[in-house]
Amino acid sequence: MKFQVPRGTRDILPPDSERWAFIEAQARTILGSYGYREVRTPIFESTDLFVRSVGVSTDIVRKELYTFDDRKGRSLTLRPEGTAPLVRAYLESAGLRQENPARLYYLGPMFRYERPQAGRYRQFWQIGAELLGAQDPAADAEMIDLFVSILRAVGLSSVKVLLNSLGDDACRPVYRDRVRDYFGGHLDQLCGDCRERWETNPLRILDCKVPSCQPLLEGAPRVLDALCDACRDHFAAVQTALRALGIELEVAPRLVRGLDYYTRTVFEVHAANLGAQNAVGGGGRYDQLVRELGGPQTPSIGFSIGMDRLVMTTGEPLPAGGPPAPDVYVVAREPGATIEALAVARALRGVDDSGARVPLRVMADVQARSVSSQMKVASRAGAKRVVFVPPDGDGYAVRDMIEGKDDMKQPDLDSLRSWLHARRATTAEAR
RNA sequence: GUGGAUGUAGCUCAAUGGUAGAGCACUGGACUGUGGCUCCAGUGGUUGCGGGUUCGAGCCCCGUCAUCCACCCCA
Repeated sequence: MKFQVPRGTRDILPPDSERWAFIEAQARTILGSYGYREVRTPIFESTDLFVRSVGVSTDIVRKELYTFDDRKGRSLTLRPEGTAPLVRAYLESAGLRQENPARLYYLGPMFRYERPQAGRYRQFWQIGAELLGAQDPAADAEMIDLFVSILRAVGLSSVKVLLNSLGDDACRPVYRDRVRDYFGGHLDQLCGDCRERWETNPLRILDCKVPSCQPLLEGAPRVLDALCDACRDHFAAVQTALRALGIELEVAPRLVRGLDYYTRTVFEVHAANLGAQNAVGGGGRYDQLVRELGGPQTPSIGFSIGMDRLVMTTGEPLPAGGPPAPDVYVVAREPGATIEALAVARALRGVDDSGARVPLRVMADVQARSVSSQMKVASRAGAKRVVFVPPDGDGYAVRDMIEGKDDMKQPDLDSLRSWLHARRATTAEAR
């Protein structure tokens, strides 16, 4: 094989592509039902945007960016996440900023240079929503509720919602210093990664999974104990709201996320069948990000769901995927009738019709095969009926492929099409 | 970025270092004017790629690419 997809990327082929389309459609429907509207941003942005928002000390910025210079020497980066671009678009658009709050979503590929694995790709898809300009705990609740609703809409109900608070400008720096002080006395007991984290981002030490670090973590100061009154109240209110909405959650005091811009509420949703990974998505509040990117103080919250993982974890509950079964397969009864069969198929679809009705799904042979072969193809494609062309003296012969018997002949194309539409409606064959 | 496993037909898998096969799928045909069952036949592979050892390599050795698993991290 001379060419192959680049490492960590893949083609999404039928029938998987049909499952993807189904999940996308479900997600869009739910997002729309909550009043969220789509924003499509470029797939690359100025490198600075990500460095400034995601954070210099994060893995994403330090080793996972796809960065390149364009012909004028501008440093550009394939987006590793969707929040920063969306906030950038929000700040550029006076129209969007008039929404108060703004409910927006995005859906598309993201890029991170990582070692591929099941559920982890270099190009992966995210569905994300952002609620900009709302500070109330109700906003946090709506976000998480929306997240869970999307999962339910695609048949995923057994998930675990992990919730934590990281504090705000008032209490996080204090807590951060306490953590640094705590570990500072025991640097020799930490793993190499954690010693580096101690320099750059001490909070990440709390999330370390190396066994040798665990004993030390036990005694570390807890974020939730260090929250200021405002953050403590906010966190409590979010939990109360979620319980009122009937959403089960689990407080995870050591949940820290991979992006630096989060404040207060952070959450992650875990599910099964994801290989070594376990998160289908996550998100959090970012009350300072908009201002840090040059906008007004705009408390906001958002999440992103990994499409790839959503598809992996949902498995069978979805429609198996596959080409939609044709309502009709037009069979050319004689070798010379192939083109006529195409014309009949076209007429039955109603291409030149007023367009008021949902078109019939009609296929016809394009290889001048034998009647027997065409019937086999029609049968395998799941066609509900076969129409034979050309018509004989009595009209168009029709065979019901499901019942296994011939229907009544139809005198001409117009009555044939009407008859087929009527059959579809009354027998609820339409999907 | 670190460590380990794997790579043969569209799919699932065979082949003591000695001519690359099976089942399913696919294509055509026979039999019901007109499918499903059955039967017959056929297409399909430089064994991921590139070197090396050997009279001879799918098999042994080296490299490389890719996937999978664990770590890391997250989506």
